[in-house]
Amino acid sequence: MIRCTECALRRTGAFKPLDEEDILYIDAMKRAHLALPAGAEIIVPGAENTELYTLYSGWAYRYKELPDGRRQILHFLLPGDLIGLQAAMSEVPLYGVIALTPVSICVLPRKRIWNLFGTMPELAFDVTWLGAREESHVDENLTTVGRRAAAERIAALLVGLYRRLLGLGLVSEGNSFALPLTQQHIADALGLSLVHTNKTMARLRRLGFYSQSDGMVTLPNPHALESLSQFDALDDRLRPLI
Amino acid sequence: MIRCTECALRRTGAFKPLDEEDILYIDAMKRAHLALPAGAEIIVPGAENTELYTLYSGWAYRYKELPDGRRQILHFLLPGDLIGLQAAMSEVPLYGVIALTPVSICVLPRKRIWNLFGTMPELAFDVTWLGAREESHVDENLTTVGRRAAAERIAALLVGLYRRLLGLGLVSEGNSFALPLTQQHIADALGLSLVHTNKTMARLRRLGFYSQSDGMVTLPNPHALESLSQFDALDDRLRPLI
DNA sequence: CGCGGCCTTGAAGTGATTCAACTTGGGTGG
DNA sequence: CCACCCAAGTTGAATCACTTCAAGGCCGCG
Repeated sequence: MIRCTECALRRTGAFKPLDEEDILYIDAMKRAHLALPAGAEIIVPGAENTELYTLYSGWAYRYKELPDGRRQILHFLLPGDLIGLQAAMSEVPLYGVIALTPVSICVLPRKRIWNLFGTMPELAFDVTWLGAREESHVDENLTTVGRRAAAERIAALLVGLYRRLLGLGLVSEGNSFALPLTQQHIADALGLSLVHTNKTMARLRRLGFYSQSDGMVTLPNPHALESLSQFDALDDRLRPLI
Repeated sequence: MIRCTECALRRTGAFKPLDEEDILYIDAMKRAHLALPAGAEIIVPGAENTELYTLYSGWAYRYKELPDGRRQILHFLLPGDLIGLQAAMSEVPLYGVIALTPVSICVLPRKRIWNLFGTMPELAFDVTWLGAREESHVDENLTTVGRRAAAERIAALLVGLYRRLLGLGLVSEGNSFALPLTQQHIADALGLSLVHTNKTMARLRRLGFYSQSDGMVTLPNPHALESLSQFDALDDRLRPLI
């Protein structure tokens, strides 16, 4: 099990530095470090006693499903994101979380979250902060789905992921990054049909907005995508990591 | 100014009972009690130093706007809801909040929120809980906009509001309640055009799913609307009130 | 009386969905 | 080792839900 004192994520510089004391507290709170394969269900809708997790590496997504099977992806999760805060607060999660790639996650038993509030107010504040930030992401996604046209939606998705990955050091030379999403995932996140997603993406590629090969996406001109999508970026100041 | 010890909202029975001590703490934290007219901007996008509020009476909505003017309503706010938690956590709000009716709100200076975390862990937990609950509402709205057809969206909106108002004691005999929304608000919340919203609502009325007169909406059969919309209700256990 | 906000309705246009078929590539089992 | 299979991507065609444009009605208010 990886100790929080040796957390590779912290060393990316994307996160707010913490006192040694705080890190040790988080380390004590951490119960396990799990590795799960792609497709694993990290949070199951309706399941009781869900734990809180921090995504350490890999991608995941949070989704809701209607009784008749229609699915909406609410949010993509990247390293450093909390998983299951809502579920840990209320009794039962109304959503699910599934790993998109092989992931590794830190397990923070929900009961200890309560202790955190009692003894480490600054860390408790950070948890709330992360929850608020996640809500901002959902806000932006709702705006995308509600008010942007198909091409703008895809542009907004690509730019949003690009910016988040940039902060994590996961974008390489020439603005390219690994994108482990199928077109079905993209369609489900953007409220589009699979076919229309495919055709719209093909058009954006033809127009040179992005290119794709071998699971990697390249954005030759992120600014062009950004203005196409009218994307509203979150401030990228340092954020806490629990 | 209304003292928290005499809070009429608490007496509705919709909220988690608190110790006298906690109520006095909140009362001390409260800086003012404002009355604002319909249309007032409670949170202005991009404004610095926004405070945290609790909506005491009336309706409001939270929204985002694209640079070109398209608007998405993210969430409707009803009495007891926190206003501006996200804004209070990060520096600058990425969204706005506007009063739909005349409202009265309790002002909780953001600096004192930090004290709350230091001295009143249980209340701090409640704040986080309320933030998580709000995110659940946005999740549901995203699912509505992304994956439901127009008639389903309207049904989901009506049922969602109905259930929330029911808990607050704001639904009267025969399942009717005041709905201070124009069709433009509904269109902006559901990601539809005004014209299509109008036609779809007319159809639902013709089919007897709801009726409207004098600013009041009546749901003769909430269950029918609920199954039309496949609405995913939040648990309606007691929630905290700060 | 006239104006503006809100609701309503018809008609035309289009962006997105649905249906259907075919390609490609990696993985598996005979 | 090849045949087959299945998941994922692609493409064309028909249809439909929703948007846009346009016009008119109702009502409260200055």
